[in-house]
This record gives sequence, C-alpha cells and structure tokens, in this order.
Amino acid sequence: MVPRVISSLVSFVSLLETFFIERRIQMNEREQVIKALQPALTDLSMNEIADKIERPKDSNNGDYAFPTFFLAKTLHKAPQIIAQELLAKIDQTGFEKVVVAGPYINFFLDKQVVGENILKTILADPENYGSQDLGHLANVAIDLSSPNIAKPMGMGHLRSTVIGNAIANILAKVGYNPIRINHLGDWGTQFGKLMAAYEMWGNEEEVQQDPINTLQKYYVKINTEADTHPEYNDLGREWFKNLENGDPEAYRLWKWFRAESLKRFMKIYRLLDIDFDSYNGEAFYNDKMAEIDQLLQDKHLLQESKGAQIVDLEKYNLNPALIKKSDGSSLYITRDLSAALFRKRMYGFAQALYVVGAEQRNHFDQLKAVFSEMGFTWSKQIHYIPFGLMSLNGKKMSTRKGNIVQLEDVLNDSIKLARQQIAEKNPELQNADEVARQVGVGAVIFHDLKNERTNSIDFKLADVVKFEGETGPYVQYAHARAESILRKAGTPDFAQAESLALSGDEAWGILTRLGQYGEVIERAANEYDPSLVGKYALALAKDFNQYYAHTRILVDDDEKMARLALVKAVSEVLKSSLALLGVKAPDEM
RNA sequence: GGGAGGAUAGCUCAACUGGAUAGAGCAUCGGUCUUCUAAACCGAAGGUUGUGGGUUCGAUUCCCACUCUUCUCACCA
Repeated sequence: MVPRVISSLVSFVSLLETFFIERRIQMNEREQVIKALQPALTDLSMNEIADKIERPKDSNNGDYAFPTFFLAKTLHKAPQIIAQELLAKIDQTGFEKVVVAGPYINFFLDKQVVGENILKTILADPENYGSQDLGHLANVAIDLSSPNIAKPMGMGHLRSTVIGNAIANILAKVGYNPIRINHLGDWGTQFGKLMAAYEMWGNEEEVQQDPINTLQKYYVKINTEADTHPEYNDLGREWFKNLENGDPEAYRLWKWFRAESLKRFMKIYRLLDIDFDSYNGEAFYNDKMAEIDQLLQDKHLLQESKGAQIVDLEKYNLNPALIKKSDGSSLYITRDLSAALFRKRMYGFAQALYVVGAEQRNHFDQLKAVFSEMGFTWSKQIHYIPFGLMSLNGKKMSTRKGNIVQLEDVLNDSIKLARQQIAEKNPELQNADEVARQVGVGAVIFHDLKNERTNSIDFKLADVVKFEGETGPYVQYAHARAESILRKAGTPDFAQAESLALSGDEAWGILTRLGQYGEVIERAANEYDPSLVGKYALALAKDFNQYYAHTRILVDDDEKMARLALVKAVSEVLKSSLALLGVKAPDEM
C-alpha cells in the first residue's frame, strides 16, 4: 500500500513538472506560429504578425493561418506569389506541415505532441484548468437578481439572477473576488401603493394563507383601479412618504411583507443553488441618502425644478436626474447613488457591475453621470450590464398587469419533465429525484445563458424545457456518457501511462477545443458574456458526441489510455464550463 | 420628435470582432440501437445577411441614408 502511494505521488509530481513546462508550450502555440513567420517578415514586429494570424473556420485549412493580402500593396505583388515566397523562408520545424493555399499560409500543428500536452495539462490539475490571474483578487461588486418584495419572482428576474451568477463565477475563475449583492426592491412608491391597497381591501388571514399571490392580487387591483381613481396614486405616494418618515403601521406592514417574500425567494435560490453575500436592498439605504443629498448640495449640483430637486445632465445629453420628489421623498436613483457610495467604501471594489434589464439603460447612464459630476473618478468602474427583455406572447411582462410567468412554476415543470424522461430512459437510476432536479434546473438556466445577453426573449415554455439539441441536458448528457465510460474502465491512472498521444485525426477537433478553454473564459470575463462559455460547452459536447458515435473507446490497444485520458479531459472541462454557468453535471442521468 | 438597441434559413440563434464555400439547433423528409447511455449520431432540403449607396484586394461585420421593430425620454423601479 505504502509504496504504491509513494510511486503515484512521485508520478504526480513529475506530471506537475511537465505541467509547468508544457503548459508554456501549450499556451504558446500561437507564438510558435509567430516565431516561424518572423524570419520571413523581418519588417514586422511580433505584435503586427500576431494581429494578422487567424484560426481557419475549416479544419482542412490547418490550425492557424496567415493571410498575405495586406502585403500586396507594399510589395507590389500578388498575394499568392507573396505566400509562396514567404513559405520558403519559414522555419517549419515543430509543425506537421506548413502549406500555401492561394493567398494564405496554413499551419498544421503536430497533433500528437500538442494533443498530448493538452491532455497532460488538463489531467495534472483539472480543477484549475482554464483558471487565470487577471484580477489579482480584486473585489467586484455585482448587483444581481434584485427581485421586488411582495411580488412573485418572474422569468425576468431569472435573467438577472443567472447571468449575474455566471459572470461572478467567470470572474472568480480569472482571479477576481466577486461579491454577489441582492439589491432587493423593498422600497419605493410601489410599496406605498401596496400598503394603500392592503388598508383598503386587505385581509390578514388571506395574506397568511398565500402571502405573495395575495399581495400581488392587491397590487394589481390598485393599479387597475388607479386608471379610474387617480387619487389612488396619490394615496400610494402618501403611504410611501409615511414609510420613509417611520410611521409605525407602515413599518409593520413593510417588515411583514418583506419577511414573507424573502422566505419564498430563498426557496428558489436554493433550487438554483445561488448564494448572495448581501441582501441589502433599497430600504437599507433609507438612512444613508441624506449624505448624498448633502454632497450634491455642497457641490452645488442640485437645482429646483417644479418643486423637485434635480441634477442637470444636459452636457451628457441626458435628461435631468430627479433626486428628490416635490414631497421630499426619495427616488430610485437617490437610493442607487447611496448604494454605490456605500459599496465603494465597504468593498473598495475595482469594478461595480449592475446586471439589470436593458430598459434601465437611461437610469444607469444618469447614475454614472451624476457621480462624474460629483467628481468621483471611480464612476468609471461602474459597468452596467444590460440584458434583453423577456416578453410573453410578444408583450412585455408586467407585474402590475399580472402578465407574468412565475419562475417557480417553470422550474417545477422542468424538473417534472426531467423526472419523466429518467423514468423512460434510465429507470434504474439511483438518485433519480436529485438528478431530475439538476437536469430540469440546468435546462432552464442554460436556455437563458446560451444566447447573447442582450437578445430579447419571448417566453415559450416548450423552448425552455427542451432537452434535445442545443440545451443544457445535451451537455450534461455528453458529460454523463463520458463518466459512464470512465467507470467501466475502472478509473484509470493516467499518471502511469507512458504516452497519451493519439494518432489519427478523429480526436483532433476535441483536443484543439479543449486547448481553447482558457481563451474562451478570458473573453467571457472581459465581455461579461456567459453565452461564450455556453456556446463553448455545446461545441465541446458536440465534438465529443461525434467522437463517441464513431470511435470505440474501450478496446484494448496501445492507445486505450490516451483515449480514456481524452474522455476524462472532456468530462472535466464540460463539468467545469457548466459549473461556470451555475449548472450541475450529474455523473449519470 | 430626441436618445439607445435590434433586423441573417419557416422558427430560435451563431459567425473567432474585416477574411477562404455565411454555420448550428428546432421543425420537415430519410437512415442508424444483440456492441462504451438513441437526452445521441449520419444524411437531405432550406439564404439576394431588411433596402439603397459608400470605404476596401475582400463587408453579415465599418460609414451614410431609408424602412420596419423593441426600449426609453422627471415626481415608478
């Protein structure tokens, strides 16, 4: 027993060594191409060459390509000729081949060497494959989810929640310290309206039975009736003013509604498996807004207009920011200003992100403009991350009009469907309920993340709970198949293998894809775009499913270990990319 | 009317940020389970990239105009 442990330790250490040496080579395949080109292009700097190198869409054109069009003008020759002439001066050692294809020079990497390096790199430390240190552990405050109290959480809030969470995961992967802040919508005139409605028509017992839906009902009622009774709007404002002034009855109602709502939200967050570092909502800033008011006054930024206090933003080409209503009560932006200031002091963030729907663009433009008027240079660290609206039957979802789809219902439908599929396809599965939850929830999350953030989505249940094609379950399934093979192989010890090189071309697509993981994550982090990771996971799952369908893995030959290493690497990277999106990867399904 | 997004296959979306024959998934039609999980794989069909100009060796991508569409434009959030 002991010698075995020692020997595997030793081989692990040697694997680690090769990891550090070979990681460098692997990271620098592009650089290898640049170096090969340099002797042929002495007039150009490394960066200039690097800018021109591209990756061909079609693998028949190699792994990297160098187009020569841009040289035609200065050299007064046809690009095709230039390519031919350059080829003669290129150092081809280390490549499988370098060929000219019209105006392009195509580089083919040494598949066995590069492929083996990639596999070794991943297997040496699967958890950290793709990790980077771009952030040096700087804090990033992320405002996400932020549902409104006393309203059911709709599909719209799902977007903020899962996009924000995925961005937080991705930023953590590249070395930042994300701080997830759930800026609950627990303040504002809407609350006043709810209280007014409760006072008029409310029934304590009815609320106790089903808090959210009942409160929602009152809220819809007062909004509907306000069309014919405009005085209800004034009543709402009055109740909100009472709340801000500390009226005991208003405060009692507020506290009660908030507690009931939070209970319900937590259920959903547990299902999604998302935690927050702070639940400080708008109400939290009630006693902190005076400072903003004072600062604005000190800097002579406040102006009176129609009895209200505003900051003029004409030079930003924005409409004025309304800081204080004519009755003296606060507004959304007032609370957001003090929230941002609080976060800057509390966390010393390097960036502050706001994952909020695209319809609020104007609000965040104003927010940043007011801060820059105040002379806070860190307003540049505030990044608004809008996402497209979710509509229902082509119409905007509106809590006021009751035209919403409840997230909880969708999640439950999806889980139920997953459970049915398991009963059909894999009735022997042990922890079927748990897996159904992972698959059902995974489908919903993935559906929301696979496309570009800013696309607007018209909600269709059938699309969300689809498990075939480009979906979360498709990726989970590829992962489960890979794990199944590894179980059958008896969890092989790759450290013992002499070679993980694969001859033949079948696996090359997978290997290059695996090698791109780090770049994809980096780009996703820079662009705050989880869909890049989602698309990557789909592509890798597809590569693997194709390989799986055409290649027998568990046959005893010289390359069995190498194939298994490939399967293991795919499994790890699929699991890792799903994890970044907040989706689980069950080993069986 | 001002501002900001968007328009690519019947539908939902991609396209490495200006490169090689614009690609996937659904849906449709056809094929593949006594072999590692068919939630899979293979094939067929599907396009004047909203319209018109411009820049460029080269445009879905950049610029201009227009059409359509979504959001937004002070006492909601």
